[in-house]
Amino acid sequence: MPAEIHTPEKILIAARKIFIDKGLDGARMQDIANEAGINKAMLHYYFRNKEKLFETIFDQLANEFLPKLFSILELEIPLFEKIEKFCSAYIQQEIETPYVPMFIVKEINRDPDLFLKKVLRGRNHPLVIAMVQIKQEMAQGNIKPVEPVQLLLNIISLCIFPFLVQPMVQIITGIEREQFVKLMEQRKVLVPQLIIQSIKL
Amino acid sequence: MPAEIHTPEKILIAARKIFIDKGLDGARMQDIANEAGINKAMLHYYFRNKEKLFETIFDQLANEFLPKLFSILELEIPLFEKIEKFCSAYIQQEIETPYVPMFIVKEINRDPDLFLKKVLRGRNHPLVIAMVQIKQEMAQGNIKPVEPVQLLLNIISLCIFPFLVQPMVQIITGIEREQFVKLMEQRKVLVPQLIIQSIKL
DNA sequence: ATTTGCATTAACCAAATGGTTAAACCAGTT
DNA sequence: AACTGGTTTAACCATTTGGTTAATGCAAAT
Repeated sequence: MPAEIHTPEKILIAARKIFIDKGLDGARMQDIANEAGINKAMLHYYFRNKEKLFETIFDQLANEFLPKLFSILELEIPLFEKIEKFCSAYIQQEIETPYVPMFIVKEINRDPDLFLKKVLRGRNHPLVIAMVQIKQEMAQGNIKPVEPVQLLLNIISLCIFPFLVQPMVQIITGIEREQFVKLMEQRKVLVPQLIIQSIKL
Repeated sequence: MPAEIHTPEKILIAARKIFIDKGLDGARMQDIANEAGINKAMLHYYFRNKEKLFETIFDQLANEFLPKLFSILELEIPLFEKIEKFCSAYIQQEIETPYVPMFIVKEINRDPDLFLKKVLRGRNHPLVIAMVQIKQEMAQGNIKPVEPVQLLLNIISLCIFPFLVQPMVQIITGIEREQFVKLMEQRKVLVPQLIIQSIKL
């Protein structure tokens, strides 16, 4: 009667953890089965093979992580406000699922074209839309002249990178996860400030 | 008589390529042997086993990449000048060996403690030294009050991250490696500007 | 020419690993 | 009670993979 967790769901949960932890190559089907507390054959029964299972996890992660952010980029709001919203949402998202950025960056490097195809599904890339908006604002003289690519690279770098080196940051500064999160919360404000200051007239 | 490439060197060159390309788990000893054009047994003859070979490559990469940057952090020069030198050298380094940052970030996440031990070899971490300098400049009222960790995170994020997503950047913007390098050259100036502007009074 | 000792190779081995299968389990149906 | 269908398991299989070994090559020393 209570929300029982059925086998396919158990598998997904376990697979997500193991794949994120060890990557596609490092993950063992047996590890996933153990983590899920089921027989290894079940993995193949429900997901055919390792590749398919990985693909399923990838789709899941990409689709729970990226759409919210993309939708912000597509909003029709002033640039500065958009930057604030985007950074804040991005960082919040990473706080909630801190392992996803590393997973995504690894995937980008494993097969960039495939990654884009999976993530975009034919749509125009939201980043391209953002670049257009930046150019417009520049043409209207609302912001300093900058290379749009550079601006976007700056924003995204400042949002993502700290999470990619989180373990290192914690060791060097001697802080715990909890305090690391506080640092990142601060960045929700710091990063937009830094960026906006660099382009406002 | 000419600079012949002997077997151990051939192995190192091949192993570096394969490990960087596929990671520790994805790399096959046979791949490395093929790439080097030698018998697989040679790998074990000279480097004992996969782990040791990987470790050797790791040490090589870390030691040709990091020392220069660390030495800049330890220079006794004004903060702004240090930031300029550091970013410029960092980005230049990455232009020359674009695969290394990804390799290092992966390693950081594989085993953060081991990574630090290997890289620091007992010394004080240069980043800690930099943090002290930032605090001093702040106390002397030379720069705006900022969290030193945040400042360092900003600098490093802006220098490294674009290289981690290079394939993606190239696809989205439709540029070639050559033009990507030009973008990064620009950043040698852009990044210090952005950072310094954010802390100068 | 023979010996010596490192370098190299082909063949081999054991363990790990992704994947399969045949049988058992178990709820609901007839 | 027997049947039916999806589910689960233990045992098994073929291949891959890291690693070993015994034999061979080969250059320098004797």
